[in-house]
Amino acid sequence: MNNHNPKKRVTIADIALKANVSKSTVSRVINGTTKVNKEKEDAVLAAMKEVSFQPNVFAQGLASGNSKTIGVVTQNIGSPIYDSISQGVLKELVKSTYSPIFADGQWEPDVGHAAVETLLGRKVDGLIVLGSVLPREELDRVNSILPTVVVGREIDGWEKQCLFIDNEQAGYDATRHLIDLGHRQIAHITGIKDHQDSVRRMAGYKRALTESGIAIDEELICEGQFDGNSGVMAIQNLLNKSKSFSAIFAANDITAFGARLALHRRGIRVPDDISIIGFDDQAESAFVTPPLTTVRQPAREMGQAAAEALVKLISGSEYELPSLVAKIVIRESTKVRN
Amino acid sequence: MNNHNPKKRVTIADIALKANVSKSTVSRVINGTTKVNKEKEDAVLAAMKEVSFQPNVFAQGLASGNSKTIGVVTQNIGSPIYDSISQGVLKELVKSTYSPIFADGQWEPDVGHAAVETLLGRKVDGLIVLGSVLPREELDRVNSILPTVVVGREIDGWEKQCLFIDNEQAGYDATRHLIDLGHRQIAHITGIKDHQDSVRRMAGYKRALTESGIAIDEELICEGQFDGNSGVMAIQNLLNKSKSFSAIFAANDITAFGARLALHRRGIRVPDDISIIGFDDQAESAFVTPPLTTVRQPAREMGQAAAEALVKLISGSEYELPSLVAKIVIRESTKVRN
DNA sequence: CTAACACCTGAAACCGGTTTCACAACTTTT
DNA sequence: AAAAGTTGTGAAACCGGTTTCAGGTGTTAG
Repeated sequence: MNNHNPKKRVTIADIALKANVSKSTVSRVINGTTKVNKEKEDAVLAAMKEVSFQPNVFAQGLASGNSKTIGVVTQNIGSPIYDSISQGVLKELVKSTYSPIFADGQWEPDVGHAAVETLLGRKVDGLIVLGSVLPREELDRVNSILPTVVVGREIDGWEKQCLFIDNEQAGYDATRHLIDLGHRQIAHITGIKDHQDSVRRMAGYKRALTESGIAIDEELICEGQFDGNSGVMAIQNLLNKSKSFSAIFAANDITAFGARLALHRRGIRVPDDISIIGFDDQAESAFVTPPLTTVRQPAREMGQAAAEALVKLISGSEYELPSLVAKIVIRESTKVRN
Repeated sequence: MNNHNPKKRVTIADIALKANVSKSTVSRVINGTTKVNKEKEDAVLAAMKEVSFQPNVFAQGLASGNSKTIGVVTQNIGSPIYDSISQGVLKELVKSTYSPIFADGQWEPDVGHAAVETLLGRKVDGLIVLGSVLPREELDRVNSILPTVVVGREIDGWEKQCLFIDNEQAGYDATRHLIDLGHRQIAHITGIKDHQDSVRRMAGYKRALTESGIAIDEELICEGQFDGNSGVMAIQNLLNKSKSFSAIFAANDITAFGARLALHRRGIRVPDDISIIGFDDQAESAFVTPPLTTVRQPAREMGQAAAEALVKLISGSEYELPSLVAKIVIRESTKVRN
């Protein structure tokens, strides 16, 4: 039953024959590298249409040296923001002649390194690195080999090839929102320790507090893991310390969900007793109870912009990375302190 | 600054020279296609190590006709279950020599067709199709060209190459759970109309009802879209009809979230007044309030199994698709009818 | 009217591997 | 000791495109 016979491909030579021209001319028509007589061009085009010719990518790659593929190094496929970024990349790439090929780095330097190697081995024409914990030197090395764009991570000297939102500012804005609502004792559940995003967001949190003359209380800062469980654990810790607080800034939405759940179990109401703000604005956030106030990262746009920039970078044309900002989406999990 | 110089590759000829053998022999060592004198083999190996030689995939692909890539046709990257399946595929594939390349079908036949064509153009060695609304004939055609495995969709005659859970049974189980809790008036918010999963789940719902001697009330069935909004809309409709019901079976989790939110807005408690069961068990479901009772699809396992099977299918070896079943995860959104 | 030039176009080389084929060097039969 | 069978190996063809290069045509300039 498994009789897979890859029907012998039509080659450029067949087309040439059909159109009464040489292989060279067919190639020229395909790539538009040189002007070709209109009639011949039409003949070639017609011949190609007729048999729905598709050039062999290997032959093309071998001969021309580029693959028309761009590699995407993801981190933990399945995390909401990175998924959205990937979607954006995909969406943009269908407009181009490039196809993406993915490799996951899992937030591990080793795995990430392997992912990059795989991609290099596949001779991608360019690389989009999402997040990643790869050492800077490795990125520099890769970038010296082929065009690279990094999304969601800030690297000195890579200004032209780095796309990220200002996490510090976003953390500031989130905290500020709570302060503006009258909260003074604001807890923070961080993301994964040492993670760039986490430290920036926390820095923003601290700046907002300081700026408003509120002393930073390290006891109100709980380390989380960007997952639901961290949220519930954090609340348990916080509550056990019997520290009082009226608002929480969680480093991402799912952590906020966990926190909200833990509060619920203790009979603490959100937002009446405690306000919560998350980060990411994932799809579910608008539908949980109460709908979560959060900070929206323009993830999809980031993916698109990165892809667009990379394509231009590869072709050598001018491009500009847009500066995207996160903005807070106010829903119902935060309210004026009573 | 963008000085990308793809350092001129070492080729098999260079290795041959270094090792004092012919290209043919080097190739043989690489692929192990023929026995080679131990000494020469070692020499070749040493030479390759020395310059960390990596064969050019294009040349390999062109000459051998296979690409060591497998294509994955996704639907709407970013939907929780399909993401999980993709993760499974990825996880399994890193163990093999194949790399995945993704193309999104967006649940549209046209887009799906284009996705498949792209993949075929890239000469993938095999195809994993997730869900998809591609007509059966197209799948048959593709399968006649190269090894294909379909995940999450049942196709007659494809038993050996189709991996899916029994959605009818799962729908039955979900509904049964509610019935066992004493509920008699059970509403159902469906998934996208005509979608295979949706109709199966609904069929299961109906069977459970019928089997328990409960008349099917079409008014209690609301069409949804597998998204959060459908959940809230459905509840509004249901409530406007002033039909009474004490439980809801939503076709997926995010729809359940929406429904729960809409109920919350009307002051209806979950699960005290109304029980809700979802479908998918996405990561967030355990952390919403109340944690959602749902049906868990072993998505990741499905992805892994599919990838494993495909690799074997490609190599022509024996394989077997495991039969995976969905099972219900009881949390706190359902309780005995009062 | 011829020299100079721009334009197209086909032949052939090339990209870097795999694979067929023939042959040399040993082994094993008879 | 000759015939037959194994093995291991290199030369060369091949995969299907792209690109260089040289030449043929048609134009414009001198």
